[in-house]
Amino acid sequence: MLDERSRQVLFAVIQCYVNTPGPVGSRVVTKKYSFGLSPATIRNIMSDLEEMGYLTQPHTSAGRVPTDTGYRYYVDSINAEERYVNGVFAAELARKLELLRKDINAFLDEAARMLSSLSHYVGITISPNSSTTTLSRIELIKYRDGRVAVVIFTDEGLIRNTVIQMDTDLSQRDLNRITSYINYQFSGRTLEEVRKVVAKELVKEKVLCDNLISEAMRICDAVFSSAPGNIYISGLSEVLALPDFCNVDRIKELLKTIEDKHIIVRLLDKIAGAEGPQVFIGSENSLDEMKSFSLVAATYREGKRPMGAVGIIGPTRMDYLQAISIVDLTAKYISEVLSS
Amino acid sequence: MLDERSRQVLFAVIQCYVNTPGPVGSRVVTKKYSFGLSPATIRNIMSDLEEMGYLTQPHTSAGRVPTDTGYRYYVDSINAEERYVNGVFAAELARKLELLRKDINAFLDEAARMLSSLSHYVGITISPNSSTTTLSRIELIKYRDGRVAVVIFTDEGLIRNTVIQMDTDLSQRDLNRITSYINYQFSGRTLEEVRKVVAKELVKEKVLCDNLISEAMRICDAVFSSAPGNIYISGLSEVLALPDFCNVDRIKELLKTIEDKHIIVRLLDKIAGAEGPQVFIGSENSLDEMKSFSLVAATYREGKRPMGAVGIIGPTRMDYLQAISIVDLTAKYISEVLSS
DNA sequence: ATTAGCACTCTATGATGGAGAGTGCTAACC
DNA sequence: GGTTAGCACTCTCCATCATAGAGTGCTAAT
Repeated sequence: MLDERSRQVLFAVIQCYVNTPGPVGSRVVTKKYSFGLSPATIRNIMSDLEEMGYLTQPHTSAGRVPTDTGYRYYVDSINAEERYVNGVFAAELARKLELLRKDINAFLDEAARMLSSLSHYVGITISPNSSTTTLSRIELIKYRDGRVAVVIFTDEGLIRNTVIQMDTDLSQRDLNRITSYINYQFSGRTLEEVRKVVAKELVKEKVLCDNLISEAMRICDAVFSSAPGNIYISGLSEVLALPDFCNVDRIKELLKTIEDKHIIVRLLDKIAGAEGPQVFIGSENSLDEMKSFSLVAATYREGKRPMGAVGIIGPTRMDYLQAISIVDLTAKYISEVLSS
Repeated sequence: MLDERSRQVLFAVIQCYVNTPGPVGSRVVTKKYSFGLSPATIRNIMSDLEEMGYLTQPHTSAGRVPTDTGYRYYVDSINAEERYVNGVFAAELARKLELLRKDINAFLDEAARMLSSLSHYVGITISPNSSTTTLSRIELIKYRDGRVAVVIFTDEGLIRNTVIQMDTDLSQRDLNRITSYINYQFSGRTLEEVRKVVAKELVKEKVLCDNLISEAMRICDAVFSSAPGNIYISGLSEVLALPDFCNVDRIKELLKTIEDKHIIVRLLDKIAGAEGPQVFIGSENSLDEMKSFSLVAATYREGKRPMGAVGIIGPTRMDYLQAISIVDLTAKYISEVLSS
């Protein structure tokens, strides 16, 4: 439906626009790309592209700007083609992530920072959540004032600690027995499963005969009900350097969006399990807050199981090629580290 | 050195300016505050105040704006007087903090959020650091691939976990013995002390004869050398709503400052131990990045010992009275919760 | 010492008028 | 028939200019 020449012109306009913001004129296209055509011809083609919805004019007698649809066409095309990967990026990625094999939390924090510093957009990573992490072991440690510290180890290397307040004052010996019981019962199951089972048990046996099991269930209930799935965001000052954020309102818009971390989590949850990097361009985003931004994200896995996600948020005028490469690579590296 | 009337005029100008940005004229002062004086007289007084350095004119024939010195005078005065505390603030503070007695990390996170939502500036809290927290107990738990999970409990209710990579593969039994040893040696001492002692030991006995102690020292070295002292920042979108941040450069400036958390930590470390809320107005700040902002901060304590700090960052055009109240109250509440 | 009056200064605002960039159309060209 | 040169037209951007408005500083009167 789009002949080769029109495609080329569309891509040229997009590339021009991504490099330097501001409407792209026909003359510029002929100068930067040697189509062997005059500006007039390019104008005709661009006019056609506008009619088809790939380009738009901010006002009559201005150059053209890509629409979300235009970007989408572009992204779909480059998805099919071989992907451009800058060697320096890859090396830096590998180097930084290597340093952090031992601590997944610091790891994800650093990964977010890196995503943003490489892409110059906002970098985001979310840690594995309850439905994807499996319990390796739990430890209960008596603390003062009837409080108990609970440390959860997952098979993926995540450690989470919580302090809970007990009604009854348990001895460390009791706690040890409860620990054994919980580990025996739930080790190897996802946190989400544990939560569900516990909820069911609590309802079923309103008055639990065995006091120990009853306490165990209560502890699990308190600990596994919250699923905080950490999120790391970095690079705000990075995007502010972009000309796209020269007016204050857009900054506010972005800040509001990413300050409410739930929005981002919901966004990334949607792509959980999808194969390869996912791109959401402007209006394609289901969330209103994101309709003027683009999101490039990918899930990382341990083996086959999707664990969490990494992504980049930026203006729709984004270097998608680079963004996709960076996100894809990062996700793959994290998967590799997790699976090793 | 400043007669009562001049003082009143200065305060009037400051209050006008804080309420509505933009230079304050003599007419406005006479209208809003009934001094029983004509604009001309006020003008003379304001002229004097300018000469003394408390006010300044953006340009000839504009109204006056307070200088940092002016704010300083104002703040010092209200410090002496009885402090204005809004009852609603106090109640909300108490209510929110009450909910969080059990988990100090979530507590501080929430406190930062609250500081910002009450003050409409950026809220900041930092958790106790190595020099102020004392080790209650350490737990070592064997993990996969020769890694060991270290959980540190402090007397203040902080829990910190780290994973470290061991050269030699130790059994859980070995780890238990190391645990006992460390707890016996270091329980009750500040993390900073532990770090120092360990460093000394490691140098002194280059070849440690006792393998267990040697391992213990190595673990301690790895764990206590880093002092991450968490920092919680909240309310960026809050300050963007202020007219002070209508131009993009100021936003960038602020963002750069608070994105580099080390800056903030250094800033708050300086006030550690000071009695009551501390105010740093614009150029008074020792750090260049902060010279166009103001910081109001206070330390919170456990008993007598200073533990961490809470604060507010905003434009120099700040409602100092309110900011001081909020910060002071928050610090006091946290101290109370910690000490109970 | 205070105040009314007035000239002066500076900013903010809105109108005006090119300059520049780019389009769309038409007619000529290969 | 696709391509191109030429040209009129449109729209933005920018600088210039004039004016209104706010506020001061000074002087002379109270």
